[in-house]
Amino acid sequence: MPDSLNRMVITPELNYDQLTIAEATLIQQQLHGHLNLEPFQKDITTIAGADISLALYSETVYAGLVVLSYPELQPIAYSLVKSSTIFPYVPGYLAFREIPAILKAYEQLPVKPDVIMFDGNGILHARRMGIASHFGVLTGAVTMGCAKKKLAGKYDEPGTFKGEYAPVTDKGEVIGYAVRTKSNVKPVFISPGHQMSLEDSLALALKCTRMHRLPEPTRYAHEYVNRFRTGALTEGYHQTDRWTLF
DNA sequence: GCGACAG
DNA sequence: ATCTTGTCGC
Repeated sequence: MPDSLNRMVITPELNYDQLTIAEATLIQQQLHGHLNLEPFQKDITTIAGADISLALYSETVYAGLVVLSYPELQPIAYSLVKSSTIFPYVPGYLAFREIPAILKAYEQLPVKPDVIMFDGNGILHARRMGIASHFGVLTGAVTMGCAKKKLAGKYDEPGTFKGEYAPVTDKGEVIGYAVRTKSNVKPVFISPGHQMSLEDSLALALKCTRMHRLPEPTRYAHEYVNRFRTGALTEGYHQTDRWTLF
């Protein structure tokens, strides 16, 4: 691998815009060598949701993380950053389009969350390096993915009741789960990103699910970045009225 | 060659 | 992802 690309693997390089898909693939393969899917053992006090929002046909991206108390799942703080990207959306390479902006929002957090849930996949990916895994290896954070649609693998439809799930397999290995987070509603796809096991991601996703299809972390993240884009929220780091109680 | 294809 | 109104079902 060229030295320039190797630097990009180990350094939070904020500009993936000039990469070719072939180079991006090399970076994913390199990052994969640093993946850790060992069980997560420490206690969880906070969990954040990460997401971005964009206007159609615009290179401007509104990224953000919303930190929730755990297990209460109440928003206690959030970080919003306006950035830009020209890297196109290519299935399998979402990380290169969204991570630079999310990384800025993450660095803006004075206290990092125990876990980060992404709107996208962890190892439920052709090269086991979805956006959650990519961000995890890059920063060392504990991450997991929650996607609304299947990206890779095969699975049998899980039961129709909330809490039921089915493994998603690819090339003989389980890479995630199709989870029914709400009865009679399409399942979401859960997978570990980094520093946690498949079982950890499944258990956490269910513990973060209330009455909606999307687990609270990603649901709030999606809502906040959207309100940011439409002007209802401002850029920067903020704490909610529940911060002190927490 | 054909089908699949996170956001 | 985003653009959009009504409408069907639990």
